[in-house]
Amino acid sequence: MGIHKSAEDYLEAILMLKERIGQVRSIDIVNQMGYTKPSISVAMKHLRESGYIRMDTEGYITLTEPGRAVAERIYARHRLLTKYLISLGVSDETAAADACKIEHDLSDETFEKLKQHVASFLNE
Amino acid sequence: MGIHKSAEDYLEAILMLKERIGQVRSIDIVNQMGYTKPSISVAMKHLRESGYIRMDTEGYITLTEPGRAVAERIYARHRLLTKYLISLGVSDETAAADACKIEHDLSDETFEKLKQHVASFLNE
DNA sequence: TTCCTAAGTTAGCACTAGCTAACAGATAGA
DNA sequence: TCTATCTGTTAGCTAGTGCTAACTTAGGAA
Repeated sequence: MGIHKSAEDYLEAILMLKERIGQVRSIDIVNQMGYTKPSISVAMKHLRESGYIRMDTEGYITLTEPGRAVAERIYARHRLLTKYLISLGVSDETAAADACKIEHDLSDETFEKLKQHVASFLNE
Repeated sequence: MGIHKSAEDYLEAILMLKERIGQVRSIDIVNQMGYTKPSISVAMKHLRESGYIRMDTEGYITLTEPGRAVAERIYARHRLLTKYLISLGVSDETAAADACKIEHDLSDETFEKLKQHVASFLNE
């Protein structure tokens, strides 16, 4: 069926937290994303059952290979879009918020073209 | 609660059909969007009850003032995004498909900045 | 008239994605 | 030890958005 938007968001958040604080538990995702504990708990269960993450006995989360691939893909889009929108004069907060939503919908083709454009555009 | 993405899509489709074929009925939206008749029928009922459209006794649909405002807003985003992506070298089909998804998530701020950028970018 | 088709509707289902309520287990402090 | 807090879970609810099945109604053709 393909991966859901929400799953992409959770995996991206895990990756971002990993980079920022090293170890990631469900409660960190709760604080990061603003959803409730039960919502995150259930979402992590689904990600576990789908093979995107693993959890050790203490609740620490690691991305599996497929999970990391999804997370990196979305995170790359997020960073590119945010940087690009800011370069257009959009405020930091709006740029990040819009990037969060758009990142799921960008096709590979559009992402590549946009990357090329940003590279030449920012180097003028 | 604000207007839903699906409602934005339906209103946009009605506006596009209006421009293309003049008069619009539910069945035209079915053919345009690829959803089933019952889905469109229920959606039109909601749009009616929310005051976004009117339907005469023969089933012909007109946008109300609020409905037209929503439709124009989304359609403007759609056209700008499509044009812009194509100018980046994205294929027509992918550009249109991506625009369809992204158009709902663009903030007013980003839309304005993108509009300015496209204007100067395409006039170089 | 009878029958077929087109257009529209209602009822009920499934899936995504969040929520609250309630509870279990571990840890730390009085 | 007793209690409070922190983390995590399960159960059940709600809303959005699409679907199929089954029906009505109007028009046109045989």
